[in-house]
Formats: sequence, C-alpha cells, structure tokens
Amino acid sequence: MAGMVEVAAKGAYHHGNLPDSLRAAAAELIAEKGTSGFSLREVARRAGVSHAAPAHHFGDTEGLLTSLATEGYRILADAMEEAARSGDDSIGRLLGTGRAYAHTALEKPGHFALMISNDQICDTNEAFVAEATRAYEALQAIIIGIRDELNPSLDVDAACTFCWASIQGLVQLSGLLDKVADDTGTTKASLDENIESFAHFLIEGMGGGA
Amino acid sequence: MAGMVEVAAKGAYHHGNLPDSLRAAAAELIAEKGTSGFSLREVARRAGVSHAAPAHHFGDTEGLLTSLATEGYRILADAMEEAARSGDDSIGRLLGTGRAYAHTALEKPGHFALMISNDQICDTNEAFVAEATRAYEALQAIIIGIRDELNPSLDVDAACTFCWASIQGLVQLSGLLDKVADDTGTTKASLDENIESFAHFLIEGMGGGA
DNA sequence: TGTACATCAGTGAACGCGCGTTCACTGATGTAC
DNA sequence: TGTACATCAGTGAACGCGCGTTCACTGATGTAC
Repeated sequence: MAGMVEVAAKGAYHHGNLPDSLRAAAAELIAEKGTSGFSLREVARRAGVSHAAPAHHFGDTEGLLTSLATEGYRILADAMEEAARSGDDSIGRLLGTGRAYAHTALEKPGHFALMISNDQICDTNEAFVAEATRAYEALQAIIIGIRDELNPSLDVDAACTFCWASIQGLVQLSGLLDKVADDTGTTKASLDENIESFAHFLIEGMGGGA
Repeated sequence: MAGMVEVAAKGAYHHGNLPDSLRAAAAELIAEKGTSGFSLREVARRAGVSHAAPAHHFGDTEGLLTSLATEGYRILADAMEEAARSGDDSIGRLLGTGRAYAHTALEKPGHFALMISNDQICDTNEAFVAEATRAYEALQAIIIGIRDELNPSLDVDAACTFCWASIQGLVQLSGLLDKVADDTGTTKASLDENIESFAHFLIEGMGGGA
C-alpha cells in the first residue's frame, strides 16, 4: 500500500534501505502526531528495527529530521521545476507551480509539517539549504518571466515573497497538515478550487499598475 | 521588563494571578523552544511555583495550551477589530488590519506559534472557537465593505481565505515565529515594507475583473 | 471585634514511563589472495 | 573455488533524565455568627 513504511523482511538482518525506511516512518509519525509527537524510538519501532539503529545512519534526532526536511525540499523543487517546464506561458507556469506546491504538500504532509515548523532541524546544513534554494529559484524564474512578459515594473522579490507566502498560507489554512486525516477526496477538490481563486487574485495583482 | 514572567513574591503563598503567569511563561517557552520544546514542569519552574500547581488551574497540558491559544485569538481579534474601526475607507481598513495581524504576531510569537501549529490544543473548545471566529469575522466585515464599495462581483469567501492565508504566510515566512530571536528592529522594518507590498498586490487583485 | 470553620491555592514526595544515547557485541557482507 | 579477514549494519542491555500525574498535606484566605 502506498505510504506504508517498509519493514525489514522477516529473519533478514540487513534491512536493505534503512535510511529511506526511517525517513518514511518519521514522515508518517509527524503526519499523525505533529512535530511535537516525534520520537526516535517510535520511528525505529515503525521501521521494525532496534531503537539504536537510527543513530547508526543519522547520528541523532536532528540528523534524521534535517535529512527528512531536505528530502521534502528536494521533492518540492522537483515538482515545481517540472510544473514550470510544462506551462504554455508565464501565467500557466505560475498556476501549475502553485498546484504542484499544494499537491506535494497534500501528498507529503509529514515532510511539510516539519519543513514549515523549522523545529529540530539544522537549517544551515548544506544539502538542506541547496534544496530549499532550488525550490525558491524555480518560483523566481517564473516571476521573472511574468515581469518580462506582462509588467516590466514588477518587483520580483516582493512578488516571490507574496506568491510563496500565499500558497504556503493556503496549504496551512486548508488544514492539509493537520493530524486528523480527513476525507482526502473533498479536501483535494476544495484545494483545487482555492488554487484557482488564488491564481485569479495573484495574476490580477501582478498584472496591475507600478 | 516587558515580556517577563511574573513570579510569586518572595515568601508569598498565594501567587496573585497564577493562571496569567503560567500562560505568560508558556508563551515565552514556546517562543524560545518551539511547540516541541514545551513542558508543563518547565512552565511551572519559570512561573516560580511547584510543578503540580498548573494542574490545579488547567488540568493538563492540553488545558493550558488551549487557554493560551484562546488568549492569542482574543488578542488578535481585539487588535483586528480596533484596526478595522480606525481606517478611513475599506482599503485603509484592510491595510490596517493586515498590519495589526503582523504586529500582533511579532509581539506574541509564542501565542502564534501555538495557534498555527494547532498542536496539543483542543480545537473544539467553546471559548477557543468563539475567539477564532471573532478574528475571522473582523476580516470578513472588511472584505464585504470592499465588495460593496469597489467590486460587486468579488467572491467574499475566496477573498477572505486569500487575505488570511497571505498575511499568515508572510508572518511565517518572515521567520517571526522562529526560535532564534533576531534583531527585532530590522525584522519589524522589513515586515512593514512587506506589508505595503502585500497590500498593493491584494488590492489590485480584489479590485480587478470578475 | 473575635472566633470557628469552610474553602481555596499551592506543596512536595512518590509513581511509573518513554526518551536519547552509549557501548560491547554479533551477524552479514564484501574483498583479497 | 575456497578461505581468511576487514568492514559494515543492526542488536540489546544499561544508564540517567525529565516528564505528567496523583495525592495526602498545609498554609492562606474568606465568611458566618
């Protein structure tokens, strides 16, 4: 089943891919209990290994959570870059990227709850910064396109901040990251509706006067 | 000093206003350590009472944190309502309310970190729901004003969601709720700049076509 | 004004628990010859 | 192909710690008469 944590095969000693399994278990746990419900021992339990095993790969709690947040930004950056590639024009690319952001958050609630909380992660970690930057730059490239095509006097930095903050706020407001797992169908539907409305406001806002 | 937790006077047995002191200590602790760094015992320590004292007033952790979140929404709703009263027109009221939101978040980072995380609080609590609703309705009233004055076809619900999500995202993105306490001066300045840019986009977006 | 009593507020000892981390270990895998 | 050895991956017992909660208690306050 999708989203289930891979557990060591019965009798196997070596796990196969324990780091991945531990990240998956951590994401699942955070999605269920929130970042304050996280524990290294519970993660090990869910991955089917002894509680000392995570230390072997990640050192400590911060190591595992930083790795999970980095994975989250990598997935997000990939999704945003792909969406940016497939739009017809700047507006289409912005809309698609917004959808990609929201859908990624919907699919990876544990990752996003962690990324947003910025709690218990080492936010100066090189790989972490690199992936987060890549995601931001995917948006920036689109906004630059909008400036060139639609409105030469657009303040790119302000527009980036505005777009990012808006979509992030929407994701949070929609309760996608809440512990309670609602009916995913209706959530996704209303999310898409909201994204359309958002795009409307965003594009009007950016197309307007100086 | 502003923001310090009131501690029981030396030798005094009765504290005076322990519930308030516990909430203040909890807010301070969350602002420093994040919601995952919260503990009832540490809160009691900071308020200068025994670790069993909080139970007397709040029952358990959820009781105290729900009370703190409710206080946060009450403060926010008060600030928003006041800002809504003092603007000249709808646009001015919206801008002022946005500033009120951001400044309240800046002044009460512990409250906001908790309100936003929605972690370990009873979000069906009557008082909690009432205050949160009051804050939302303060914004809604302004958006209705904008519809009536500027754009009869404005989708009020979508615009409310958009405004709330945007300002909330901005507050989060600005790192106001981060554990690390930066130089507050520069943070506040760049926050105000951002609010101006935001208002620009928001108003353009709402004033535009259907 | 004084006394007796009820209520309220906070104490401090005790409990059991889950946590993160350490460490000597053992089982599994890979490589050199 | 087989053997010896090095390296890697995960174990399980042990540690000390801070936590939330309970409970009999005592000190302080308020009220009735």
